[in-house]
Amino acid sequence: MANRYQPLDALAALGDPTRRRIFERLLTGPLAVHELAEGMPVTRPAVSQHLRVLAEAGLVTAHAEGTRRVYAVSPDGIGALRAWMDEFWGRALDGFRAAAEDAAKET
Amino acid sequence: MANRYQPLDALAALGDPTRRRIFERLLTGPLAVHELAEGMPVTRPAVSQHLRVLAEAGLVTAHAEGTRRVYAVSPDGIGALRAWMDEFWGRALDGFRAAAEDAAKET
DNA sequence: ACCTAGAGTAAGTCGATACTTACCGTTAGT
DNA sequence: ACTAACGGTAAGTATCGACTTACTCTAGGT
Repeated sequence: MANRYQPLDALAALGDPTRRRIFERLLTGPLAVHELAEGMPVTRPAVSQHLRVLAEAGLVTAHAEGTRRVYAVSPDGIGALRAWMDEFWGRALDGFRAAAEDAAKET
Repeated sequence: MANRYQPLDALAALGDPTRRRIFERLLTGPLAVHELAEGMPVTRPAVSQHLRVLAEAGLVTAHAEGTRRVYAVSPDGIGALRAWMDEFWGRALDGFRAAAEDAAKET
């Protein structure tokens, strides 16, 4: 039951602003938990909990480094999310086209 | 204060599974509210409320048609979301590269 | 050995939000 | 005009989830 994440989880995970902020900070490079918590408006345990969600969504990975746990972005999660998105985008255009034709019919 | 939506709103909006399901059904073409509510596990007012959120996020548009309100997907929302995503994707790759170099340094 | 730092987990709280039912306005058909 | 269909809104509830403090565990330094 390790990497059982879908793009949906990533979507929900990035829906939260705090989580998005954490993730964005990780985009600049790997960081330990207490480093991440530094500039945040929330406490370190809160950050830990968010990181857990992000990890379950496949958006970040962690590895131990002494007593520190260093988190880094994982391309897997957003990769899947982006792929899903592209397909979505295509279907959205189709849907929009259908809507346009539907509207044209009304004239 | 009409179209003041950012990709962030769209992310949060699509985070909810019910809302995602509504949106996905709209991808097949425009639908009236009661038609949307048909196959849903929730009541029509709930669908209405979700549609409001989706509209505020710029993901759908509505137009009156008699007493019915027909909703359709709007490319604006996901367009912006997709653009944001692509930029994110690029930065994620950079971040991942930074993480990899960081890991290489540890050897 | 001991203490400190780093971080995950438990338990509890509080606000947001996804739902419900009830109601009201509007449009169309007869 | 009357009625029915459609759908948004109000008000209330209840669940979820973001956050806190307190704790426990592990790894390193001295």
